[in-house]
Amino acid sequence: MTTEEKIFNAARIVFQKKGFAGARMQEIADEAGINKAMLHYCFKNKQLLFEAVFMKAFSQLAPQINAIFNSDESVFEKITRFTQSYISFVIENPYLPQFIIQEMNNNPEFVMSFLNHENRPNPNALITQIEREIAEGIIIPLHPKQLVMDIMSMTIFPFAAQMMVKGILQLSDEEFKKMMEERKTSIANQIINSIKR
Amino acid sequence: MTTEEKIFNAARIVFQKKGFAGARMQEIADEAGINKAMLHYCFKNKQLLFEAVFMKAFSQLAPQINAIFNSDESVFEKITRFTQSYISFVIENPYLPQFIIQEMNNNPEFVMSFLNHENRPNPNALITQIEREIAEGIIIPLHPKQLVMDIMSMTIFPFAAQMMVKGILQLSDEEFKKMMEERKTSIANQIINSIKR
DNA sequence: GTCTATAGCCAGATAGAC
DNA sequence: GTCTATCTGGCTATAGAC
Repeated sequence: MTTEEKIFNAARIVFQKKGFAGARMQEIADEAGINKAMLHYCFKNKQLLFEAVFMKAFSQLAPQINAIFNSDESVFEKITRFTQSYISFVIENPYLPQFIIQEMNNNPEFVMSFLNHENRPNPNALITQIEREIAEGIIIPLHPKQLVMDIMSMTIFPFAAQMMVKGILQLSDEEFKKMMEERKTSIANQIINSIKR
Repeated sequence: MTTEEKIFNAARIVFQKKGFAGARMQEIADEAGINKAMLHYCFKNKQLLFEAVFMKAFSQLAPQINAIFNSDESVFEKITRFTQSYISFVIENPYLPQFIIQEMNNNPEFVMSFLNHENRPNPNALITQIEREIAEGIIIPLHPKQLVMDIMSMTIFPFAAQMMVKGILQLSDEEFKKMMEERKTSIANQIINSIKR
């Protein structure tokens, strides 16, 4: 592993845990097992290091999501595949959703730059398809964006609010993970069940 | 309004927008229209000011939630009332969910102190009731905690991930608010529909 | 490329006048 | 109680040796 990779991975861990404002360059250096000066040598400054981490996070997630959104499957199949593959991915990267959400809320300017990114998650094809399947009588009448919001909510929220959820529902790490495994299939079933004609 | 109240309200605004690490005492002072030294005079230091804001946020939310969770209504009625009143409250305080979630994730020690707080949201009575209604054949068989997680997800997520949701679904502030108004009733209908026998 | 040492700045906190 | 001025520490960033 190159020094640059060691720094990048350390930065990913620290930024995802503490956020941009809470992260310390020293902590990243310690995590990487190298000197603080190297961070600046490799990535110029904190902001650029952060942007590299943030954009990488996005470019890991967005293509998978878009591949599902833009495939030629039915809406029901897309819902099933999205929840399944999103949860599988995020179980391996449990800090990712909270990280992305937090930084988008704290730095609204960032939202704009990400909106223009070609790799942004784009549900437009799915939304059009939902309208079509409603017209065809496959799905009951509803607002397509509400449905997309429901799918995202059920899938992403437990990870985004992980600490709060564990606290309120009194879940151990193992119990939480077991519930998420179960949700890989249960969410899609429930949503499909409530929208199919 | 007393000086202390002016500071507290300013702190609420700045902390909720920037988080603990991102907030600046100077910005809070400016927002309150008073001098930075007064913050320390009134609240000793940043940490204590933050804790006051955080605990106040919780003690606004938790009692309402618990009142619903512990009432003698049916599960369906509780779901209806919870979603309705939670969304109504949060529309007036749109930064609150993200604030609470972010700080609980960034400061896991905080989670513990909040868990012991008498005012913490406690869904135990609701969970027992769900088990009973399953046994009585009112609700289809499911894991009660999954149902509670579904309710929280559908209700809280759009606010917690507000910027991301607006970005991905391309929603203006007005469109977002309109969708949330609609969700006051649609979420409960959908959930009840998918779990009733 | 990798380190040590340090510059320079900024934010939290305090001293002290009024 | 409210202000101005200032201290102190910590953090980003750089200079410079090797």
